[in-house]
Amino acid sequence: MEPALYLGDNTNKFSFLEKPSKIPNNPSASSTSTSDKNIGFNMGLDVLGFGSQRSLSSSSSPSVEDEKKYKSKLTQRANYSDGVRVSSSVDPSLQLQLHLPWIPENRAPTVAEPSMPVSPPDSVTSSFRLDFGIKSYGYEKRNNKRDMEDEVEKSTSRASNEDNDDENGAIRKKLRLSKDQSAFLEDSFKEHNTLNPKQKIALAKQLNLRPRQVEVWFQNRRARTKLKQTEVDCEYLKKCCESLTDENRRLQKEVKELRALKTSSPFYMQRPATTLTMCPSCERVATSSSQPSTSAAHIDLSTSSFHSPLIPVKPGPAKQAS
DNA sequence: ATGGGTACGATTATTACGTCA
DNA sequence: ATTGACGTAATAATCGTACCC
Repeated sequence: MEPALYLGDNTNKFSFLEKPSKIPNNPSASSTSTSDKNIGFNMGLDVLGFGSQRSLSSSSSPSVEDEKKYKSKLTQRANYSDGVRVSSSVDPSLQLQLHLPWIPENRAPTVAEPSMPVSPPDSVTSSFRLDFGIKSYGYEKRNNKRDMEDEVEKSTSRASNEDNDDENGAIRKKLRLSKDQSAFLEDSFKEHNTLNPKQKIALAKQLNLRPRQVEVWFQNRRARTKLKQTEVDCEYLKKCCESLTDENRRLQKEVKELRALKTSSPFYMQRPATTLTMCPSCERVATSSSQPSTSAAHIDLSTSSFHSPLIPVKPGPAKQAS
């Protein structure tokens, strides 16, 4: 698909895009395209997930070797985390000019993970006594390997728990983490949003939970973060789209005016068919035709030249064939 | 090739809370 | 003011799958 376009004013048109952000770039891509047929606006976007922080931040970790191993694993996996980024077909200069959020330095505001609500309101009612309700989380199916493993591991955390005799057959109720537990997990999550096995076990011991529960909590926490970030990204792209739409309208109007000028001016009448082009960097409209003398000449006769490949601007309403 | 470990997405089930009659 | 039904949001947990070692 040919990138149809326009584009605009690099003078703070997208002031909202200037918020600092820290979403890491993500190389993998799936393609989603947003277009507005009414106005001939066509924006190619690749929507990926928010690109997990996969913060490899060091932690008060076990052995250096373990940590290394784990980090390498995370790095290897990092290629399929999500994020939003521009399609590779989009000219880099455009990306730069537009302050597109998926460019690392121009990224949309990242969900402030650490500042997210520390504990769910629900947790108010729970307390550490629930730690010992471990036997009861309301899911009957639990015969997978992980739970088997946990059965072994949790014996430690249950050591102090007297009411686990009736475990078999008892319907498990869903655990609600206490405020303190949630807060602790949140703190931990701020430091590193993934856990290596030793960290997991240590955390579980500290909180008197099973390692599996800690693991699940982290998984869910990452999912929540991602969801939040996706919402933020969506909102951001919506604004971006609106802004580009406005810009496109403005440019279409400009093109219309120029065409009117062209038809009314004898000077233009004598020229061969001309294609209007726009410099994506300086955003000036230029005419280009088979005659070298007129190509790459800015309408305003300024001396600057185009900085990057020109993107043709179709006269009239853009009917972009994809 | 295979198994173990982990992450993720999608989904389910439970809990807490708000609203309303 | 109280209460029970109902809807909803949050979230703990499960399942299936993909990936790496």
